[in-house]
Amino acid sequence: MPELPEVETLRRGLSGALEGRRIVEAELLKPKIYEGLPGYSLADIVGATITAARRRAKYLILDLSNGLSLVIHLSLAGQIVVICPNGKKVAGGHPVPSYGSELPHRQTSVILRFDDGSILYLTDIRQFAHLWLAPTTEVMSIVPHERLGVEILSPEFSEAELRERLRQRPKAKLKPLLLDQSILAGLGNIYVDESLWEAGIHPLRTAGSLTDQETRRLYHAIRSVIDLALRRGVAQIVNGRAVVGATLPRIHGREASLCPRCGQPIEKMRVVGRGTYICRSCQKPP
DNA sequence: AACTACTCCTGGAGGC
DNA sequence: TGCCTCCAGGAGTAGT
Repeated sequence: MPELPEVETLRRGLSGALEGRRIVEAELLKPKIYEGLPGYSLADIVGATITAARRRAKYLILDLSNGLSLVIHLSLAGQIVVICPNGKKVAGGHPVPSYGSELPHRQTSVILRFDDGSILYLTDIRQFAHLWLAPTTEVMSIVPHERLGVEILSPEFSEAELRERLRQRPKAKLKPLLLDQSILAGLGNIYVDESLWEAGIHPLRTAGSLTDQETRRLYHAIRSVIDLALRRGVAQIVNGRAVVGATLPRIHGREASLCPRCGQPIEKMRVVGRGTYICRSCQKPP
């Protein structure tokens, strides 16, 4: 499930591989994914050059030289693979190559071809991903900017900021609160579990029940988990299970494994319909 | 405000 | 082997 570190890692890869490249062909194999504004079609991007790869929360934004931007949300299982002419591959989103090595896959939604021979495949086995095309100046109306909370990779995400946001929703349980993109932008199911485990806080605790010290621990846990994901490779989950041997996640998807900190068994529970993994010894219930 | 339920969708796992 | 059911989940919306 692509979360912020996965999207950011992909963005960096696309930035290196595609900036300055001109689109020579755009193929829409699954029209359902496309939600372009009225008056625009994917054909409008042909001939334009990619000038920048940006990101807001889990939205990936490709700016084009003709004043338009492609906005992509990979949702649950979206994957982007770029095959360069020298054989180099830039891939991200849903773990690669879990769709097999054959591209296009039958769930490939979009294929973009570039002037240097590079080919971009956007594939999504769940068909939940979204693609928009809009003038660059209107991108923030597509990305629900006003409804997105603070970027967890930005300087604005401070301990004081987290404390203030928790203070505004004192009765909310931490797991759904941290999943709420209008509070913090970028965390998803995996990294919420990882952060709460790192901080030693149970997902059903309410925001208002945290002590100052726990809030500080949670803040540093979120930062360190995201930093680790960006430095050491993103979390690898396939079909809800942690990939054997992966550095991350350390607790999510590892039911019946042992807590890396205390050695007690990791337990699975359901919180707001989401598979949630905890160590009952490190994360005391409310 | 806070929560639940439902929707979109496909593929993999497990039961028999 | 093969058919069936269940489950995974980001985000939006509707209802309580």
